[in-house]
Amino acid sequence: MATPLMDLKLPAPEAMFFVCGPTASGKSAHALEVAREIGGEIMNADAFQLYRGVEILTAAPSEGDRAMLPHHLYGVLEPSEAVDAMAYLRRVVPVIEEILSRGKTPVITGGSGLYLKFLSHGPSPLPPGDPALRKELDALPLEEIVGRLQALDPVEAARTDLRNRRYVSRALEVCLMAGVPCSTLRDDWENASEERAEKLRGVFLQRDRETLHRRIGLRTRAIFEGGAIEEVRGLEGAAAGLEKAIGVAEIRRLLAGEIDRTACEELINAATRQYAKRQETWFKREAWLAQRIC
RNA sequence: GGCUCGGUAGCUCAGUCGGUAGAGCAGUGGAUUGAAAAUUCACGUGUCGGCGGUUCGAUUCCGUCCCGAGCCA
Repeated sequence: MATPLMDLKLPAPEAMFFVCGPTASGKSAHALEVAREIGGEIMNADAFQLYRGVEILTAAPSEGDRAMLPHHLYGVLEPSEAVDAMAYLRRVVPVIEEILSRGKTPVITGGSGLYLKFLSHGPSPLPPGDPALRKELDALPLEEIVGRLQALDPVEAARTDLRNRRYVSRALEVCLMAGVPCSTLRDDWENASEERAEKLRGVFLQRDRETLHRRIGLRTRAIFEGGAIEEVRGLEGAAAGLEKAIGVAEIRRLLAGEIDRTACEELINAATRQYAKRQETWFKREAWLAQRIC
């Protein structure tokens, strides 16, 4: 496995168990069941449940659940801290090693596809994002960054969605920071991650749309009853990433008196439904996950 | 009871000087390796409220009825 990561050695793929699925599919409950059966401990793989202070908004595991078995990496980041998939990986790997050293199995639970994939397949050897460079690139017109990417790395440009500014910008960023074409770095990784994927184990929880939508509605109701409004009120100075959590913008509008509670809930429901659909699309491609229809 | 607006896609509405209609949102499907709860692409047939009338042809004009909002009694 050629993962040029210096200090970071990935856990063996067969040593972990993954419980994936869209939001509100019942991952936490299922993960607990699995963990109890196989002697496991719960490991968070949700980008937003990583944060402290938004446990209710993000529907993080309850105190009751957490009392049953050890839960790891929930509420460990300050709202002001930024994360990305690699930062998550650096954080999660030592904890997984520690769990394994005690003879337990980490049950990786969460819906953040990209984060999960860094852990399951390993990270590509690309340079990290540079906020200053991103700011600079964000100020340029799309055609310009497309042109620059096409000039520096035509191979990558050809397989990038050139209408998606985020991806164009990232590919260009990699070229500029690495000093070599992004495409060559990416190809190395794709080959390396193939073998690893064959040994992965996990399930994908699937529910029919109607049920999932109903559960999302219940979940939204529950976060309000649990105190999500207070959490959002206390979110001053949060990292830009955390600001993007579903519910933050909507509840801010509620607090500003722009919309009423019913409208706010419906906006959050819609955003959550759309997110769940994107997750389903993502996990469908992860062929190694055994599909489990609830 | 009288008058005035409205009734068009699941929702909010545009439009057709008469040739059976299109936006936003919702929804569905896709993409995805350091922003990912992010970002992004594709997909639009519905008795144009009902019934009559005029017309070659009505969602559009006329009549009438039903429903909603407002104003006057």
